[in-house]
Amino acid sequence: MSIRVRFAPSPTGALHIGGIRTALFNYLLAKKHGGTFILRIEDTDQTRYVEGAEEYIIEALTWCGIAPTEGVGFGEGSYAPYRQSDRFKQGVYKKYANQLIDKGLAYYAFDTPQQLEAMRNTLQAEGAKNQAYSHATRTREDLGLNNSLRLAAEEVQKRIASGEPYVIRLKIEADQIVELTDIIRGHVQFNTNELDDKVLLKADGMPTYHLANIVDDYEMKITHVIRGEEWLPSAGHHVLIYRAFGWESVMPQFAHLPLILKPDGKGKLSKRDGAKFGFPVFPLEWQGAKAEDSFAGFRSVGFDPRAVVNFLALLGWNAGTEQEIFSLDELAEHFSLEKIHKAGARFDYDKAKWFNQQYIHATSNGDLAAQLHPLSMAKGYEATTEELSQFAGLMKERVVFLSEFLEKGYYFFEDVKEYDTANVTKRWKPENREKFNNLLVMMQDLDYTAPLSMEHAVKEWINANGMKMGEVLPILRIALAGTMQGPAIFDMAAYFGKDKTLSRLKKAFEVFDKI
RNA sequence: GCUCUUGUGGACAAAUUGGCUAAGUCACCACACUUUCACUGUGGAGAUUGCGGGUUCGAACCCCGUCGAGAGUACCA
Repeated sequence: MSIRVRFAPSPTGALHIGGIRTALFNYLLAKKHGGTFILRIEDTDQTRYVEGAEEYIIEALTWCGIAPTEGVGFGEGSYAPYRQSDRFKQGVYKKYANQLIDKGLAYYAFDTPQQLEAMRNTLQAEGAKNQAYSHATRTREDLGLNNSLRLAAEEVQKRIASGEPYVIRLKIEADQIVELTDIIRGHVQFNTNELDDKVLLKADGMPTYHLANIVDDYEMKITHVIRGEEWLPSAGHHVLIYRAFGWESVMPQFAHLPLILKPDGKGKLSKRDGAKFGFPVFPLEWQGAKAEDSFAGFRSVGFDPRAVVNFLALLGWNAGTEQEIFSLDELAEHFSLEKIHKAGARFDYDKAKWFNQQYIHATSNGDLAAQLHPLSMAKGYEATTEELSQFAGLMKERVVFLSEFLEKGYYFFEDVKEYDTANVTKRWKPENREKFNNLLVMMQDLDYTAPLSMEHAVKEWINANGMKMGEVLPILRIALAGTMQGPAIFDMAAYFGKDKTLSRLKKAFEVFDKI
């Protein structure tokens, strides 16, 4: 049987990085087995719908290179539509909910929020273990709940006919053990006495997650449900719903992923943690209605999507080998749900940066130049592709993000803005000024296409003139770049060429005189 | 509170499922290379596998207890 998986986010805002990881694991399983990966949009809560969220999800998956094979935004396959609000319009959920009513496995409930509140208060006052709408409470006379289990059939029909709002709840029997085998966690079980009668169809006619999810997974012939650990407590309900429909034999296999935790390990990573800890928790930047709802993304910070994917893949999973760097193809090849870890994985931003650095190192100078080009244009630099390529080669081992190339290496494209005066004062001695003048003269005759021979020549000159390396080399470095950090001196000189190198040195020496 | 889940160096984690001295990566420290920074390489420090019992010739792994952490507890997903 061909594997069919889905990623089913809710369009309530920017999709956070944990969602991307869930999507990635779905993608990897499908890719490994040549299966189908579906994007389904779960927009059954109209009050939480956020404009642009759906587009964001589509763009984020695309940017990460883990585009679904079918689904909203990715072509309609044979199970369209893939948006639950569209499926709702076709009446699918109501049809199935009614099936359960007919079988006597679900029932109508007319209780208002106020009545539910009153029920909870009563139960709490009694010291009940939980305050759920359940087998223990649904027909209790003193609670007076208005559902079709307690009310006469006629009364129920009358209420429905009069247009009174109602929900449909799953009728869960007492004293049963619901078992399921989770691929990651193994055997998990629940006692139905602890489970509440979940609402299946809301008063507005829309399904809840529980109903919609199962109906759609069934209709779309989903074979594996890979989702976050937060769903584990309701997995028992889900098994019961499959059973109620008579679909247990075709029920998908479950794999509940470990949570992604905050860097301090206290709680799951949330969207506010980005601002709190100073790193992105979203794939893409997001402009919310308010400033506090706007976030930076891995993309806007300068991450390579391949690094993000690689980092995410290793949050809760590893191949069991020493390999750390994986292409998407390699991930798919090695991936298996069984190797996913059970405990929550902490979000380690340093590790994320390390991955990005690795990917920058591994990217060719030409490719880096192409990526640098628009950034360089934006800064008003008129660098050629050839220059950018050479520049990338000199800087790539010194940066973590693409954006750092032009920040740390600005002096390749404009004049030095600031000299490291502390180091200049330490090494720039007036009595050596004459010798530096001579050095400038000597450097007129160097071959600026051959950094190695330049280096030899200058070092020879240093020896011949009774100077120390430490008196000269750092001075040249600061004169050319303004800072002690950066590429090899003669590589920079070769990049600049004779005229620019000499004029920079000359100008810098004059500045040094005044420091 | 109740239900479910989880616990291996600072972080991520491996351990052929009960079998040598508990891998490796990130971070940290030192050295080498660069008379810069970084990269790279070499080395180092850091763990009585949450804790306490038990079973066993032998336990990270099985059993009991205990503590911590997280998630869920909505007509949200």
